[in-house]
Amino acid sequence: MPKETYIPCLLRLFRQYGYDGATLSKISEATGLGKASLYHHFPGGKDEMVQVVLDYLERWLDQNVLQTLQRPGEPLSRLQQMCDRVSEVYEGGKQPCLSAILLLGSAREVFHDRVKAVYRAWIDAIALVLTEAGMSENLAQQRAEDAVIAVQGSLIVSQGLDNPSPFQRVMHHLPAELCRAIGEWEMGE
Amino acid sequence: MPKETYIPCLLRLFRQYGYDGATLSKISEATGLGKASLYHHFPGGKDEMVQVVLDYLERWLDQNVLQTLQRPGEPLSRLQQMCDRVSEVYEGGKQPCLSAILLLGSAREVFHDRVKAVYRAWIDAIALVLTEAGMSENLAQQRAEDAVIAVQGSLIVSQGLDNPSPFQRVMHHLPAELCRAIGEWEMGE
DNA sequence: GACATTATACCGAACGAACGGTACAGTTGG
DNA sequence: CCAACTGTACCGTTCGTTCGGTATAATGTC
Repeated sequence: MPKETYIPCLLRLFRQYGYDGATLSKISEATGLGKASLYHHFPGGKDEMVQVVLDYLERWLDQNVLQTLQRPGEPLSRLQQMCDRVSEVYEGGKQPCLSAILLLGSAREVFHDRVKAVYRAWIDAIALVLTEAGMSENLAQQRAEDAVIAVQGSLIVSQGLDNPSPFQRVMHHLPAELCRAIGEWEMGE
Repeated sequence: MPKETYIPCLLRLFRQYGYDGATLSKISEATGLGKASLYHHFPGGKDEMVQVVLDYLERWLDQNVLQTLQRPGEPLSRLQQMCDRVSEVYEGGKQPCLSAILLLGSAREVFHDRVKAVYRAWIDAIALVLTEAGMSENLAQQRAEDAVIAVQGSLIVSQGLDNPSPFQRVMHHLPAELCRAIGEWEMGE
């Protein structure tokens, strides 16, 4: 079996237990592979397993979010589609974000650059949609940042309250909120 | 020396390395205490160290946020004060949130109830200010949730982008955003 | 077709290191 | 003297990792 087979399983483990908590014993048990076999597929060890999962998630982001945002159509509808995809990947707010987990764990430094690139790409893609819709460069960048902030924050709060409704509510209102009339606190600062 | 002495040091370690990453060796080195001394002050081991830090943070939240919010004065100004205090504790966005770290690490279950209580108390305190200002119960609850979401999310994004400005920007606009005219998407959903 | 070779997938057992935690004999300060 | 505290040495466990080796299937060679 190719190593891609085990990506969903690995993603689940890292999301549930974090980088340190997802021990090779747990990974071995969950995949059904002996530890030695894991090192056959992932010679780089645990770090490589995370990297492969990040490869997968980057591909997912590109195909399901970035490309969706760049397709023709109403800005509001494109943002709506993005939210739908995002809701799927986080299972309606029940699953935490792997990027955040890696940022707040002990492996911060190892994966920080990749996580940073993911956030940047996501924010820039949203901002592009908003500028195309006529929004000023600065405001678009801020609102795009706010969108990712809202996604990440609502995931945290949903985890904290043990209730996915904050995430779902945020995702429901996000597209309209992003497109709301320009100029409200445009001059702010 | 009383064990409270070591709380700032412990907080720093847990924020930097997470629960698993903050090993007893690191804690011993950072505090200057041998393992035996650590277990004299914290017989419950690492878990108790976290609990004591959480005690401290709960006390801090109560004295610096909840009480501030309940004091008399303009709602906007009270929210402004809250943001000032919150900015301090997160060092302007350079420090992550311990609650989020505990939520996303392997010790999730152990501390989940306490973290949940903290988020609940914080949200409810903000909501109370907003209802006092004449906002409807439902909208106040949602906006209060949004406030905590914005704080947590902007901390994550600031960590991710390795740049505290998203957090600072969010904190700067938060009070006004919370108080903005009632009824905009009141009927939504 | 028969045989040797190679590549792929997998595993049991063990490795050294580090983990969280403990036992105990000091040592210090009131 | 007594209690609070600490240094040293140690415990058992688990960590991530590696070694040596075994099946199975594919590939090349005559």
